[in-house]
This record gives sequence, C-alpha cells and structure tokens, in this order.
Amino acid sequence: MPGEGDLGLVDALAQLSFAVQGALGRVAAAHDLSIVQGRLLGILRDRRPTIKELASFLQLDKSSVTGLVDRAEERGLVRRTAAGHDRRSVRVAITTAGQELVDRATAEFESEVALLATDLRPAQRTRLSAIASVVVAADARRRGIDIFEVDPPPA
Amino acid sequence: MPGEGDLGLVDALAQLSFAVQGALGRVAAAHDLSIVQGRLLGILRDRRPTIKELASFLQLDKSSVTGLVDRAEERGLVRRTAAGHDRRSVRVAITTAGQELVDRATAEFESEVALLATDLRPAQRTRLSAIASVVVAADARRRGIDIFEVDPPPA
DNA sequence: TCAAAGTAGTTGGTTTTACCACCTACTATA
DNA sequence: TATAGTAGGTGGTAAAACCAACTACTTTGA
Repeated sequence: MPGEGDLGLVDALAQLSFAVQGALGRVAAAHDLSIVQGRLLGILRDRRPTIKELASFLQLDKSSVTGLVDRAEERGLVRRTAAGHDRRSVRVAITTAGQELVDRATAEFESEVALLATDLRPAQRTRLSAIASVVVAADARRRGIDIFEVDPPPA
Repeated sequence: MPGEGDLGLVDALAQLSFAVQGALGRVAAAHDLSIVQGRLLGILRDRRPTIKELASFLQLDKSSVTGLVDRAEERGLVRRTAAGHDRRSVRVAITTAGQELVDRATAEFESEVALLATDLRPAQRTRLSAIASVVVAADARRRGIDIFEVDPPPA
C-alpha cells in the first residue's frame, strides 16, 4: 500500500525520467549540445565504439548516428578512426576538447542530481542507486547487450 | 560503499531515465505518437490546462505547444475549448478517441515497466516507487509548481 | 475613462535531428 | 570467384523545437 504522495511505480518512473531528462537537457543546452550529443560523449568517455554499436546502444538508425557523429566531429569533439582490419568499419573516439566538455557537463549534471536528491536521506540515495542499477542491468540484458570493447589501447 | 554493479547515483539515474524513455518511446511509436504527444495525453487524462500551463509543465515554448495541440487536434485526440471569462485563453481537453488511445498506451507502458522491474523484489519496487515520488515532488516544488486545476466540471 | 502596458495564443521562418530508401565499398560464403 | 551480406554514408522528407512578430483581449493608472 503506497504512502501519501506515492505515485505508484509506473507514474513515478515516468515522471522521474522526465525530471532527469529535464536536468540533462538543461546541462546539455548550457553547452550547446542536445541530450543525445551529450549521451554520445558520455559513452565515448571510456569506449571506442563503431557506428553500428552506437546505433544499437542509442537505439537510433545508423544514418542518424552518421549525422550525430558528423556534427560532433565538425565541432572537434569527436574523431573517426580506422577500425582494425575491417576497412568498412569506423571507430569513434572522443577528442581532448570533447573530453573537457563532457567533464564540465558531468560536473554540472552532478549538481543537478544533488538538487533532485535534496529531499532524500542518505539511505534512500543508496537504495535508489542500487535499485536503479538493477533495472538498468535488466534492461541492457533484455535488449540483448551489445557490450562493446571498453578502453581499447589508444591508437 | 556501492555494491557490485552499482553505477552510483548519478549514472544510475541517467541510465534509468534512458531506459524508461526508451520504453515510453516504443509505446508511443506503436501508436504513432511522439513521447511529448503521449505526455500531453497523459496530462489531459485528468486536467484541462491552458496552453500556457502546458508550456510551463512541459517546459516548452508556448508556440511549440500550439503546434503540439494542433497536431493532436487534427487527429481528433484533443479539443480546444473556451476558457472561463478570459477570452484570450483556451483550455485543452482530451476527446473520447484520445482517452481510448491513452488508455491503451498506458496499459502497454505498464507491461514495459513490469519488464524493467522483473529483477526487483517486491520490497524494492515499493521503495523505488516511494523514493522516485519524493524526487518528483521535490523537482515540481523546485521548478515552482504550476499546479493547474484538476478535473474542472466538464463544459 | 481610456490610453498604455501587459498577457494568451498563433503565425511564419529557421534549425536540428530523426527516419527511410538507396548507394558504395568492403567482407564472407558457397 | 560470383553472390550474399554488412558498415557506413547520401539525399530527401518530416516532426518538432525555437524566436520574433502579430492579433486580440485584459489590466492598470493618470
């Protein structure tokens, strides 16, 4: 039996996701990024995926990822590098400028999350983090994880 | 100290929001809606806001809401009605067709949430719902709630 | 009491970012 | 080695966001 002010799991999750996306959107906009562009940089912090892997992870059409990477590359945030032996394929890596940008944005997002969590007690934060991690893991597994190489040796 | 597989609050919230938005996006797309259009219908389930109130709640420019409502109205999901005495203003109401659509979509979204929550134990679901509700309430308060009339008498 | 200022909503123009269908270049298979 | 398949890109279209300017109405204050 949900307590006073409890929205129920379905509504609470939906509204929570809007609150978090709002925070992400504000932070991204402050750096002239869209949410998806910010997400791209976040992914590239510790990965060098191919276009196809990005498309699968971001749930976008590969031609959308082409455009996404194009725009980030024009701004010098990202670089296309040759992938191993398959000469059709490309790996996307973050540049120093991109790294700096995503670091700044991440710090700002941390402040936004702190604001969102102001009313939570420490134990609740810990629980939220743990439970959300389980949900995220379940979702990744269910979507057929497409876990790509992490931290391959820099070119 | 976060346990094994714990992403930390910041990452866990961000990724959770993407998982939930993905589910919302799939459900919306299955009914030829965007996420925002679905959100509009969700709001209208029990409210008759003005364009301005919608803009503030959805964090959109009012001209964007004009377009959003236009498209929904063209599909017969929504209706503009005269607001009280202020003849500049308009109240947006859901139609029967819109109601049916949002009911179907809501049911599908519930299944998606059930999938996301498969790995959670009952107590964890309860906690997630409660904690998320607190966060959502804090966010609404912080944004300067603009709570609009709920269930005003139908015209 | 009525002119000026303010507000709700729309219009028009622009931009961004998706999508799809198709194309090229390369790789794997029979 | 012809043929299938796959990675990525192109070109065209559409949705949805923004801003600035406009209309119609309401509020204010001299």
